[in-house]
Amino acid sequence: MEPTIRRLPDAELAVMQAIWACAPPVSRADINEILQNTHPMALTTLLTVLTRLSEKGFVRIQKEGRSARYLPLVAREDYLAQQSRRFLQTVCGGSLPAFATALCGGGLTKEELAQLRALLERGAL
Amino acid sequence: MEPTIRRLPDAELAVMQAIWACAPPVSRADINEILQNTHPMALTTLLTVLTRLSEKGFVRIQKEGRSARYLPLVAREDYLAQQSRRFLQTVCGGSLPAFATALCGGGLTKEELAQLRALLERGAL
DNA sequence: AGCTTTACTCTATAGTTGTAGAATGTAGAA
DNA sequence: TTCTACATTCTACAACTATAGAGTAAAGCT
Repeated sequence: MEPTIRRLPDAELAVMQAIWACAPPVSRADINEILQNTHPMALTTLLTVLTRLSEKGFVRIQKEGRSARYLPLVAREDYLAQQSRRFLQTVCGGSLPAFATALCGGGLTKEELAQLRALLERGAL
Repeated sequence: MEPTIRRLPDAELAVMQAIWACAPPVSRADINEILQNTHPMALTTLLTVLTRLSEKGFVRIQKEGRSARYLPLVAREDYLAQQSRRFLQTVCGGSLPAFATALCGGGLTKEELAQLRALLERGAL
């Protein structure tokens, strides 16, 4: 049983998303660029968040002279799987029908629903 | 466009779940009973959380002499729908495939997946 | 060598969250 | 009416989160 992956606060999650979106190891500049579109923050703020992510074991900071590279220690898929489970448990109270209702009843558009159904069909094979 | 429903912190969500699980208006005793199984807390803590939920517009506190009754102002379905959307956006980065992969690849068991597919089929009709 | 730029670390602060003891108010018992 | 339970509000505080300015170290230019 793998240790539970803790839920990240919004700012840290945004940074992780940026890291996951690149091929590792990622430079601070790359991260910052992506964040412009999702969660802009001052450079020092970004560095602070990266330090916290490192303390939490989510990224490894690889010093390279002047600058540094960052590489994810937690895989995106693993985090997503954990958080999906968590969402089902805590938000939907563990009820799949509630989860489905949430998705159908406003959570997703008709198109998205159809797409999701197709993806699930395929994935379940 | 309805105003976005903010994501509740864990303790507050646990209390809301308890409230949603009962027929309104709910007594503090009812809430506390349910919480025993999910998120036990001292009575004063519960009251504090209820006050915060009231301030956030999630519940209305109905004074009734000595005690009080609590009624949800946000429907469970609405909250779930909002948070599903939010989950897709922030955690899955808006990617349905990522969402589906998360569900298939560890988020849910095979049985749960089959059940979810069935529910989605039905709901989408 | 001194200056400038760049990249990171330290320090700081305000707001949020989890938790609960102290204080207060009130209804019913004696 | 005084006491006793019980319900709620006040106050408190530590941990966590979001944010970023001030300081520091090193690379490279002149």
